[in-house]
Amino acid sequence: MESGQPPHFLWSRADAQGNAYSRKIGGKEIVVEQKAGGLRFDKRYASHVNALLRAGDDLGKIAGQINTDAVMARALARFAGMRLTKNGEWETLVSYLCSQNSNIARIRANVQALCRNGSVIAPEEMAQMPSSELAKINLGYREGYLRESAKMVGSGEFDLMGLHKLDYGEAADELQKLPGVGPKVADCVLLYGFGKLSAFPHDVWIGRAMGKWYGVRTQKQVREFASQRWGPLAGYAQQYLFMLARSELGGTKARECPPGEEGKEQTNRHIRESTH
DNA sequence: CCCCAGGCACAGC
DNA sequence: GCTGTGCATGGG
Repeated sequence: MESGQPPHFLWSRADAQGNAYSRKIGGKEIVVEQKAGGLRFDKRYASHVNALLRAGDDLGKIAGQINTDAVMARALARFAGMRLTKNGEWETLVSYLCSQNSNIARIRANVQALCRNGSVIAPEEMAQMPSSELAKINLGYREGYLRESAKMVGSGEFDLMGLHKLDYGEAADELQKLPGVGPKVADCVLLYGFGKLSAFPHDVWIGRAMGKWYGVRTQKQVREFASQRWGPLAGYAQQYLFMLARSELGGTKARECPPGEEGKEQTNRHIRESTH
């Protein structure tokens, strides 16, 4: 929930420890709480929560498949249990249009300001927002990207949902036709909004991590390396590396696996036995 | 006051 | 195709 994925921008802490998070969905507040035996949340939202947390992913199996070296082993142990999330296509696009050359705290503030009643403003409406209203959000030069992209998506000129039927490479090329969308934003949108797990978003932290730990520098080298090493699960590898890099290579504190649970077998138990 | 941030568009090679 | 630079603004 605080790993730089869309929930980091769209959900809020509902307790002091960070064991519970909330968001309004369809006008109603939903709270998801991590308890000793699993997650607790209103059963009526089971399908929503299961989709968000990709409950169908076998985390133990995935961890085994991407555990190719000592660095990944360390990341997998330290952030044991961290899942990729599946978010709305439009809200994910908006989130990462806001993200370029920014920081997580500010991205969150921007995205929250683009929400009404817990949901990101629809593209048709965002396209028509008076510039005076949009300007209040202080998006900087990203404001134009957002408005123009909203126009293209809202009018149907750009078929956002149609990207689902393209493979990763085709979808990435297509997404980059939107203003403000380059390789990195496209990868984030495809990974977190479309569930295309072969995407490997390359930001400054991943750049540092890949250079220091794997000796690969250029974006092209990084893409090839990631694709070759982690293939269809590159997105999972990237998420763990991103957290490890922020934890070990920078000042930002990343939330880790609770003490005593490092290296514990990763399972889906916490999600499967969760609803009440 | 400084440097940096989940990059991109564009100009110039 | 590759490389350098400006960008609006706030976080730390």
